[in-house]
Amino acid sequence: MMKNNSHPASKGEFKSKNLVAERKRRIRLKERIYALRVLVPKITKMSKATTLDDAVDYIKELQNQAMKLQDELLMLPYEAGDCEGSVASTEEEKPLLNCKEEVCVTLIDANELHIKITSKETTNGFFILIDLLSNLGFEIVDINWFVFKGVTTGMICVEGVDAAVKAEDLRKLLPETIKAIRMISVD
Amino acid sequence: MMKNNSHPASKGEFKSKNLVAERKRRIRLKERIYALRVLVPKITKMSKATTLDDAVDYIKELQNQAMKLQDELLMLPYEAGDCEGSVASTEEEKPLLNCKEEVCVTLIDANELHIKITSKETTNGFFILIDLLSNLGFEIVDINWFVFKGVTTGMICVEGVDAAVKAEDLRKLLPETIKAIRMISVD
DNA sequence: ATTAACACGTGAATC
DNA sequence: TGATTCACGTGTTAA
Repeated sequence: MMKNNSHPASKGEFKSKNLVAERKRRIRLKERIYALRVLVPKITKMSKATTLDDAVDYIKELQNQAMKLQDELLMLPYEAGDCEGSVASTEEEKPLLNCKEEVCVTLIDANELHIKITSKETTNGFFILIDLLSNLGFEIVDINWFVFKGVTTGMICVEGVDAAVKAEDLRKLLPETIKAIRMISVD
Repeated sequence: MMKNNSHPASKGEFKSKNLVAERKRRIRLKERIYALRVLVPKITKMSKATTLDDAVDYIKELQNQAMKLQDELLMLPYEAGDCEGSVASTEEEKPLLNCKEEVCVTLIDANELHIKITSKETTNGFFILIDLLSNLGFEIVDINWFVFKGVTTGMICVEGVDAAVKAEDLRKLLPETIKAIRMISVD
């Protein structure tokens, strides 16, 4: 290659002022094309247009692949995809369960109890509460519990004989915490 | 915009024969740039060079993402291997959770642990496991747990310093139960 | 007025 | 050879 080097002005005079700027621009564009060529694995032809074509196809392919992989991960029992904003811990000293926790106990029937929790504390109270439920002889049927932006939300469904009296025991054991013990009438 | 339309030859004569071909080529190139602009989500400026720049960055980003997702998926076949011929390490303290429970512990990062449980037992093991996690200094971030037709399914996400060594502690405390401890690479 | 970004026509090189 | 691809200098437009 020996392309034009001496054509427009054999002695160095040029009319345009943006000549060098345009040269820079061309170089910049060319280099971006090269960068794409390096990145894209399938290059069908060493030409600008086809390089861009390949880049377009490759991006589409990558997008599809990413979608597919993400779907596969979502099929798993659970996955790490949305664990991004990972819970900045907010480590303070934890009081016992008489803090700002709000616990609502609902007596479903003679053997079943629903416990709803909302709290600004994190998880220390969880262990205490679970320990209490264990000592009271309950069995865990259903738990949904998560901490988001420092706010804990939990629902626990437990089963055990004499749930009504055990609910009152809970009220005694968590006097500052239990906001309400409700009854739900069942036949 | 009214760019050059009548400049070189006021009456339609042109010197070059590849004039129209060059026009087509320019149009083709421009359209590829537009195609990239459509595909790339982050466009910092409406200019050719910067569009190519954004495309380059986006491809790199997609490649990284795809690699990461694929790595996560490749961790899966690893799961069943560890527990089978397992280390008949003679003198271990007897398992606390020696039932038919299957526990899979996944180390998300240095501070985060995911625990997956499927079991034919009901809830007795739950209290033991929660107690262990409490004693190990973990905090509960997320729990999803339910019992359906006698089969327990649970997912627990805990947080705590030195999750890696604590995961090994869990393996020692639940030797018959822990099926696998997986690693998920994160940066 | 200065600059950056384009589109244009053209000649040369490549296939 | 034709057809493609490229690089170049220039004029024009908008910020």
